[in-house]
Order: sequence, then C-alpha cells, then structure tokens
Amino acid sequence: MATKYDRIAADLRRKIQQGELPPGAQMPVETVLLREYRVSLATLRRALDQLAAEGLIHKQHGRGTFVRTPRQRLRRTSTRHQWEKDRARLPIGERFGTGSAERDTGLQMGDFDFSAEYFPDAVADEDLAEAFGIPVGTRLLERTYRTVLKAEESPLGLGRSFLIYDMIAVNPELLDASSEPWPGGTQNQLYTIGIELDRIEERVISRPPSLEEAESLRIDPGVAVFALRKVSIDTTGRVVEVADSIFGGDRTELHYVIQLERWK
Amino acid sequence: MATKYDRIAADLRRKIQQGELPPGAQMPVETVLLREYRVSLATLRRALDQLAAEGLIHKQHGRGTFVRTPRQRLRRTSTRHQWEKDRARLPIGERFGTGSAERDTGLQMGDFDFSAEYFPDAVADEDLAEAFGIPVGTRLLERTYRTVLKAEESPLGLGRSFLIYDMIAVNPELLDASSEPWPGGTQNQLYTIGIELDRIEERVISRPPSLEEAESLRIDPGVAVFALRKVSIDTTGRVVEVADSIFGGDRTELHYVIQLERWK
DNA sequence: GAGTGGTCTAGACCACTGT
DNA sequence: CAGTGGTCTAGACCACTCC
Repeated sequence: MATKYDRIAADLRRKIQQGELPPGAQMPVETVLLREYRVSLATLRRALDQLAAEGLIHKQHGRGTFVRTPRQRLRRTSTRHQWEKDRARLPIGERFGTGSAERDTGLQMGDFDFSAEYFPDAVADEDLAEAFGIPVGTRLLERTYRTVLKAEESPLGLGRSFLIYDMIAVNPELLDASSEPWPGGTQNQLYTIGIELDRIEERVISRPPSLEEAESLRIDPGVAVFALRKVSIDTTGRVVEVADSIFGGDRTELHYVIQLERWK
Repeated sequence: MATKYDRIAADLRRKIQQGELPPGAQMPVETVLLREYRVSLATLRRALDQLAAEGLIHKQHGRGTFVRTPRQRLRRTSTRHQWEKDRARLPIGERFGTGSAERDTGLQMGDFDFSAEYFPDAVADEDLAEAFGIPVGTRLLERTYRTVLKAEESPLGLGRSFLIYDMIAVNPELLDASSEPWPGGTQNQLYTIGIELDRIEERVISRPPSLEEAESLRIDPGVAVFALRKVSIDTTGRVVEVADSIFGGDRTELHYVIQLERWK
C-alpha cells in the first residue's frame, strides 16, 4: 500500500491539475484538511511539503497556502552569450534598453528591478584563485546582483561576479556601482578595456539552497537550486571573469545549443 | 534562535566534514542520537533528512545510516558530442573500447554495466510529436538505457531515446537491441544511414524524482534530479533524435563550453 | 529474533500576518 | 486579536535486513 501522505498528496495534486483548486487560490487551511482526511498533522504536513517541493503550492507562514501560478520556467539560453558579444561593440544607443535577461524572458527593461552592489576590496580565496589561475589573495572586484521581476515577489536569480581588479582598473567607470545597469553587459565593459571573449564555460550543479538563498529566492522547503559557475575566457586564453549564479530549481530551465563542426 | 533540527544537522555536518564520522562509517543509530541530543524522534529525523538531501549521508531501511563517500560528481561535458561526431566515421576498431560516458568519467569500458532495451513499437505522444515536428502517433523506436558503475550500487543515470522508425529502418541492425553497446554511439548509428548532425540542443530542468526514479537511482528523500532533454538536429534541419536523461542531482555536474565567434 | 529506519498519532505551544 | 503555518513532544506500531 502506498503511504497515507502519498495518497493525500496525489489527491490534492489531482485537484490542482484538474482546476478544482485553481492557480492563485488559497488551499484549504490545515484544520480543514485534517478533518477532511482524518489524519494527524505530521502526516498532512508531509503531503503538503511534497507538493511544495514540486512547486505546485506555496506556503506562507501566517498567511496561508496557495496554489502556484503554473509559472513558465524562466529560460536561460546559452546563445545569450553570442548575442551579447555581437552587441558589445555597438554604439550606446543600440545597446541600451534590453539586455540578455530581457532577451531570454521576452520582457522589457522596465519589467525588472535590477540591483547591484560593488565590493572593490575582495580578494581571491582558494576556490577563486584556482578558477582564475592566479595567486590566493589577488585583489578582485566583486559584484553582487539580484534580478527581480516587478510583477513577482521573488527574484529570478542571485549572482556574484568576480573580475581581476588590476585588469579592469584602467577604466575607473567599471569600478563604480552607480553605472549599473551597464548597457551591453559585462562583455561591453570588457570591450572598453580591449578584451574580447573567446569562449564561456559553464558548470551546473544541483543542491539544496542555503538558508539565505532559500529566503531571498522565496524557495519552499525541498526545492533544490541550480548553482551555475560561468567562466569567461578571452582570446589570449586568460580567465577574465568568474561568476556564480543561483536559480530556483522549480522556476528555471537551462537551454544549451552545441554547434557541431561539419565533416570534411 | 535557529531551530533544534538546524543545530543538530549543523553539529552532525561538522562531525562529518571534520572526519570524526569518516566516509563509509555508520552513523550512530537513531536511539543513540535521541539520547545524545535529547529530542523527539520527529526532530531528529528532520535533521537527518536535511543531511540526506545534501547527499552527506545515505539512509538504508533496516541496515542503518551511513556517511556517504564524498563521491566525485560525475561530469557530463558538452564537448562529448563533438568528440563523438569526430569518431563516428572511424573504422570499427578505433571506435571500439570507449564511448562518451567513459570519456567524461575517465573510466574504462569494463567498469560499466550498460544495459539497453528496445521498443520498436513506440508511438509519438503529443510531447514527442512537438519535439520532432511530426504527427502524433508516428511510429518510433524507443530505447531505454541504464548505465551502472560496477564499483557502485546505483546507476549513474537513466535514459530514454527516441528515433523515427521509418527513418532508421533502412538499416535493420539499428532495430536490434543485441547490437548494444554500439561502438561509436548514436552518431555512428546515424552515420550508417547517411545522417550527419548539425547541432544538439539541451534543455535542463530540476525537479523531485518520481517514485521509480528515486528507487532506481537510489536517491535519498529530498534530493532533486536533473532532467535533461537532448534534441539532435541533422544538417538538413530535421530533428533525428530526442533523448531524455535523468541524473541524480547530488552526483552530477553538467559542463558546457560555449564557443564564441571572433569579432571581424 | 534483534536491530534498524519508516509511518503515524494526538496533542502542546510558538511565530508570523492581517485586522 | 483571530487565524494561519512552524516547531516539537512522547509515544505506538510497521517494514526491512541480517544473523
């Protein structure tokens, strides 16, 4: 026999998928469900936690439990990098207005709240030193990003980017957080100091969110995150940027195109 | 104040990371931990479930709870596709011996148990029909794979691949499961019927495992899986293969290289 | 059969949100 | 303050593994 919590979860899942409990609706409160299913609180909560891990419902302490709008997963494409490179040398007027996040989501600049903080006194720890191929303790510019969709409460993703301080300091504008959001993105910033990217390497793992990540991404218990490390390598083979991003696992879809060389 | 289960989980995590509870060792049994931390069973189990979700421990009903060997995450690279394409036209002797899974892991053919099942009477459902761009009901060859590392209990991944039946039937060998593992992989199989791939598109999401997936991948409660859909497109623009793979989220690392075009 | 983890109960009390 | 979900307890009984 399947467990009680499995059967309760399956029953509620069916009610959601068949529209009996429509998107946005408040779920019956725990006391009602307890009466309805005649189980103990622990059993009921286990069933609800299962649905929350699937991203079907969203529990809010003190407010209630709600059916999630079947949110389109945010698509993050690998072609964004070539697209960004193509625009990096355009005049500012053409760079302005939309960035790669807008391209991926099909939304406009104004739909986003985009906030960045700059920390010009970061230093490379062991992990970053290895990723860059530089000595531990090298001075870095650290930038943290948080991209929030105005229509929603929770950020799409969190990001931390690292650049080698001495490499970029030749353009003081790049050290200044008030220039954000920079039209054309990082690849244009690098272009202003004569750097062209050759390739980008991305490494993706899945893991449970940290406490802070779960909080700021408004992740329900049980939902994993994508942790993505992007390493940008320029045409001379140097690592010029290392960036770590976190995306909610229930809201994100990663999309990669691998172009193959023709047979001769 | 942090919760009790958070403090217990943090304490045990520290003991594991500091080597007090070494990899492979059995964790103290629940009754001991209950005495040690003076909490109720539900609280203790919540702490242990948290560690299991992180992949630090592995619970086995009836046997005990064990510290996981800090297993290297299996790296699955995007360059494997180009590598496989380069080998697709080599004579059989050179194709034999190692495939792309071996290349990614650095292991030899003999380290794997590789099993495949063929279902020549599959038909395209709505989802597959859309992915292929063919009518619903079109006949497909479905192949399911399970790659098991002999040194470990659990499979590295599960896979289901779909090919259009009429497209590949011109080479009857391709319809025969007993030819597996086919030296040179799917790209060589396609080469035998005159198909060259132009590009591969991969779509990755994270979600909780189904009951069957959790069972066959030996996934602990709370660990998410990567669900990867690979779509292969040939030089004429046709979709020639659609393959879905499932990887344990705590054991897998996806690696992508995005090569950029030079500025002119 | 002894020992392990898995399910489940019936409660108590706490913390957060809104009015 | 009323109403919601979050934490926690002290038990009972079940299911699986191994000797």
